[in-house]
Amino acid sequence: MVINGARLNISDQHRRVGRPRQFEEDRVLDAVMNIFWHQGYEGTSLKDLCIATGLHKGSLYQAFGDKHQLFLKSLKYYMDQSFKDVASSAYLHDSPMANLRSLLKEITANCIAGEGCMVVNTLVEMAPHDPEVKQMISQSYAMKQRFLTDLIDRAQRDGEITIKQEPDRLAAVLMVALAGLAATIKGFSNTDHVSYVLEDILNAWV
Amino acid sequence: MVINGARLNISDQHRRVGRPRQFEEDRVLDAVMNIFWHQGYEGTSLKDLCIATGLHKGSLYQAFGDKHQLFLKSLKYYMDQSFKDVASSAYLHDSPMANLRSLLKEITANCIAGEGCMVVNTLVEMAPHDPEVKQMISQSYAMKQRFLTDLIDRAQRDGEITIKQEPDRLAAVLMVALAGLAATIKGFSNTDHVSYVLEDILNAWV
DNA sequence: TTTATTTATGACCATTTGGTAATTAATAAT
DNA sequence: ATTATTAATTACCAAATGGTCATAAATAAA
Repeated sequence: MVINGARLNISDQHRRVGRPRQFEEDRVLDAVMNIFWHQGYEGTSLKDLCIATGLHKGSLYQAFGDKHQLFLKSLKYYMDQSFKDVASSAYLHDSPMANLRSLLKEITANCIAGEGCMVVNTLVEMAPHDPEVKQMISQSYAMKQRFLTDLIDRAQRDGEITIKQEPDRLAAVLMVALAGLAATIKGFSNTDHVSYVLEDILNAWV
Repeated sequence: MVINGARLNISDQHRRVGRPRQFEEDRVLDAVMNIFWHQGYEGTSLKDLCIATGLHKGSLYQAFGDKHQLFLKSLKYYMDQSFKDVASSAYLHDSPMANLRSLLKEITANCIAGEGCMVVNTLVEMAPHDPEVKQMISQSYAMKQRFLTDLIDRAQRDGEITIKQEPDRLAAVLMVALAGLAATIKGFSNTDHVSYVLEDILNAWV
């Protein structure tokens, strides 16, 4: 009746009672993510976040919780975004090996363009002493490794990868190499030396 | 004469005029290094350093300069120590490949034991916005890569590595994999998955 | 129009931060 | 014994930190 009618309105226009938000949550998360990504958690102050988002810290707290919660949300946002951006490169071709190559090429390019990877940064800075971070990362790590394992397994069955080694161990090699890429990139202005590494690893497997 | 006699005393017992130091510089650097290593630069406060060293901050400043200078000195200390600890593993055998294997095995073991590598941590946290750090690291990076290139080159000439690829590109693969190892380790309580990575890379080359 | 509810703003706060300076203590040179 | 020099200790400081709270503003419901 009246109650149901009211509820319909809520889902209709996302209008809630009270003063409406003056910012888009995702736009703010994007800005926050970028700051944490390039400055790290300890290297970022609330002031930095306020400047980057244009919000006052009171608003940040009300909307996202304290600095740590805000960080976790921006990390989640990064993980979702970056996986979406990259995963499609693994479905372009018919051959598993070609898909693997284009996936790794895309990740490498993104990594260079973004001057590193927020997950690797966070892994290094926070994982050892932050259980929540550790769990988030190892979950996404396992998912990505399964993704690679599956591709490798199919490439082996098709005879595109000839090396005799378990697919999940080969996937572990790629995962480690990708993390190394993200770390190494941060020390070089010229990234030529390092951009062939994933190719070279794959080339040793054919 | 008298002046020369005095100078001899100085080099004799390291005695300088004024109140003598009550700490060994290396012992302090070791403690500082350990804190920075496991907490990062921004994650470490002067208070942390004072507690770890038993010194007051006035003494730290007088002896080593400000926080940043102290960090650079502890990083240098880490680099020297860790290279010394590890390099000898590359001269145990006659075969270059056996030396390469034992070197990588030793580095892997050290990396696991130390829960990561201070250089990789620093690379990720500071290199992009700290020119001094960047230069120190890329210098030691180049040196280590030459070290590996040399081993690989000899292993290729001896026919122990059969893959056809430039030695310095293979060395780049190892460098990236080692950095990745140091980063990845920080996310896992169980390091089994990751301890075979360097072996598996080498095995693909034979 | 009034009220309830949510958001935005700015003032406020205790604590911590990196860093300095004055004072005291210990040694070598005179 | 006195003096110069260096180190250890303590007190001190301004600025920044993460975080809270009271108030004002904007909207929906009554």
